[in-house]
Amino acid sequence: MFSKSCEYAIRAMIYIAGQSLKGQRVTLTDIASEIDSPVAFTAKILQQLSRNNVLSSLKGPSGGFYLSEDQLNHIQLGRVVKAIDGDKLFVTCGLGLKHCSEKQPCPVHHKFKAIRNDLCEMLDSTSIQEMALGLKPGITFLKH
Amino acid sequence: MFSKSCEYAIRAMIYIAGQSLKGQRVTLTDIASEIDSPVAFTAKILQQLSRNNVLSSLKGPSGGFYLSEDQLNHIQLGRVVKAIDGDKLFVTCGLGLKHCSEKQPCPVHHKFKAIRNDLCEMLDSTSIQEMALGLKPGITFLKH
DNA sequence: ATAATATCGGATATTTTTATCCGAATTAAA
DNA sequence: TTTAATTCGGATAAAAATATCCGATATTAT
Repeated sequence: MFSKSCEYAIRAMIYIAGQSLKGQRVTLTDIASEIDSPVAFTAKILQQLSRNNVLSSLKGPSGGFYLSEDQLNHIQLGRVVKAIDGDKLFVTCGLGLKHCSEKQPCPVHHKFKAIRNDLCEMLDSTSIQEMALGLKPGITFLKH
Repeated sequence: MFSKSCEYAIRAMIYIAGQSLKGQRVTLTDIASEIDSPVAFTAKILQQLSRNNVLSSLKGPSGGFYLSEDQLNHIQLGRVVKAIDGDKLFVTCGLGLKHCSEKQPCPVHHKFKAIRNDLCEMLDSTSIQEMALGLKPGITFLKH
């Protein structure tokens, strides 16, 4: 469904959001350890999220990654997915056909549309904050 | 959503089914040309489908690929997807977590489950034959 | 100011996916 | 029985995704 990069991205965002809710910034090594991901690769992903304004960062001692008030309130899963995987999951044909459309549909077009609409709606209506708040110890988790 | 291999597989299966309905076998080059895919790579995919009994083949002159009566009547999209991409789309955690389950759910588990169930149901209830029958000229198509 | 702590960014390596090539095996037709 | 047409299977190549390394840059604390 999502690329591995995107899975790391979502897990990282949820962890960062949780810490941001407590007013704490987190470092790269913190994040990688908490979501069990390769450190250097995770750095690339966080940079990409940062460039897409989905995430904030601060260099130097006591720096790290965090979500601004605004990001915490307005970033949904869909934004994160788009920042990393682009919008192919949202818009491209299920069979990989360039010219598939409502007027010239591929054989699975209509059946796919329904499910993709549900998926998009879910991703766009689910906030990272909401996921982070569900992260109460023992209820949900982010590694392994 | 699906790998490129899987997209080729589905397109190939739909084309082959259409020809099988007319009692005709089709050759590898036919198929590749009809679905606009790389010939040699398509051969590998067809072999894989064949080994998984999702597709039949016959060597030699006037040979080629086809669906048996039984395959035509009983193969659904889901079988094709599983033969090529395995069942990761159907069973693995949306965030790539090994130990995600109903009892120990990841933060997105429940939201994903609903959509994945719809997707699985759609794939398992949509037959290749049905797709092939919808392939009337001008209505649906398989290339570009 | 200086030193320590972070992210940033470019180069590179590894693994997986996608793609090609070619000879072997099988089958049907001539 | 020979020949031609086809799939099969192994080896290899190219491209993309995943992952690592290290020096540059920015920022805070001392």
